[in-house]
Amino acid sequence: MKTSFLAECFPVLEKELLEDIEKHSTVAYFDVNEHIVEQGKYIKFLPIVLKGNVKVYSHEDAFEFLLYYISSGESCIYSFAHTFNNQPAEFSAIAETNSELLMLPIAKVKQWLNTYPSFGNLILSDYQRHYNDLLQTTKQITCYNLDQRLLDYLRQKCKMEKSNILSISHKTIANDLGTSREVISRVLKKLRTANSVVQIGRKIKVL
Amino acid sequence: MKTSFLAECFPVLEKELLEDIEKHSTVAYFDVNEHIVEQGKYIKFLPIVLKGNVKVYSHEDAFEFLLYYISSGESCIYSFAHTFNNQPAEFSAIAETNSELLMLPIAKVKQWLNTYPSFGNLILSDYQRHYNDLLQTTKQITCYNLDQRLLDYLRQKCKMEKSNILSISHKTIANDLGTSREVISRVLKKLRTANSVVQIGRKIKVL
DNA sequence: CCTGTAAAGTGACTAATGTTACAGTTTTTA
DNA sequence: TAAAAACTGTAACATTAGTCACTTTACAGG
Repeated sequence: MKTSFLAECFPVLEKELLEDIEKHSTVAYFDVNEHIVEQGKYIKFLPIVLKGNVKVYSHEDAFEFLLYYISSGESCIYSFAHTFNNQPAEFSAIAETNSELLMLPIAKVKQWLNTYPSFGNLILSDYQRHYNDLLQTTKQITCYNLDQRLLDYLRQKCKMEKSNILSISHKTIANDLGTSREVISRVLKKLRTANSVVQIGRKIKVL
Repeated sequence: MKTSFLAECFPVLEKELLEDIEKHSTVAYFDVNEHIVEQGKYIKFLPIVLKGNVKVYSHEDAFEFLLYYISSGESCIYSFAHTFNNQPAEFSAIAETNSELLMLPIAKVKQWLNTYPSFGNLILSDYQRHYNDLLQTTKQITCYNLDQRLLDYLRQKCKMEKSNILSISHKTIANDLGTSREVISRVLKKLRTANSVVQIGRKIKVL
């Protein structure tokens, strides 16, 4: 079952490799808000998102901000800077929804990288994706003000949740965007008067 | 000569690969401020910085901001998102000093990735480095105000130039930090009164 | 050693965001 | 179901950064 999902997700990988992956890795389940990676700790596995959505964020002092999301549909392999250098993680990752991850042991990953070029290519192309996601996030932060960023954030959420009605607290949004709850409250009001969103009870409907 | 430099820079690569690299790639020289990569254009080579410093930056609309530097001493391979997907570059790179770069043709790079695991590992570890540089930059932008960011920027420059006296225009700094000249002028004054820098004529001495 | 030009300095104003303080509202749970 | 806890709204103010208009300064080339 794992193999068939993997084969579907990564058609480029050889059958032999897929079997080896299945043999040596484990599936882990994470509940909503459960940590998959904690900034400052050491990573022993290379996680692959099989099901669910994973939020990747970082913090510096008390500041916290969203880097990007990883969904099973789009990108299956999780970014893993420092995995190989044996340095602590520079970011955290938590399950945004209940998630299912395949955990590849680092030692094996190193071995596969040296045996299967297809595996290396996969990892590399995935790194590119995350690099680019991060770049886009950085552009957002530097080039746009909160109004725009909040709207983009909400739209991204909608896409992920496949719904234009979001149940999310202002506090959570504030954390993700690196600002304070009051500010989100204020900016949401602005978006409301601009007819970009409406609030239904405590939910936000994105138009 | 190229091979010996490469061998020195990348001790992990096999002799055979080094020779192949030398055979199929060319050395290019870039003058100060000359473009190596232009955002929006297509990349046909994977550049490796042999000598000099390269500045990587990005822009969105009229906004421009520094991502990170690549120096020959630290990181030899240049980041190359989208090199393989045949998509336009998401950023620009210009020579910060007169630079010497080794240009590997993409077709060959793909081939090497599939033949030499050591090459793949090298590229991958380099990607990690750039990913991390970008992450640090993002942290700077979100978590610190201009005073701190400017000071860090100047200190980084000092390290690169191996001197604590910098000849750099306020306009250039402003571009790198994504702000305006007047603001840099104002913040520099603040740093001056805080005894973090002194100005000598039109140069900046970092204390 | 002038002098034109580019760079730097500055004051005044505006815009955006952060902060504080508190009131009102929903949701949870004991 | 009442009290507690968590969430939301908002006003007032502080801080930071962006913009405009203008002056002053440095310095390279004649």
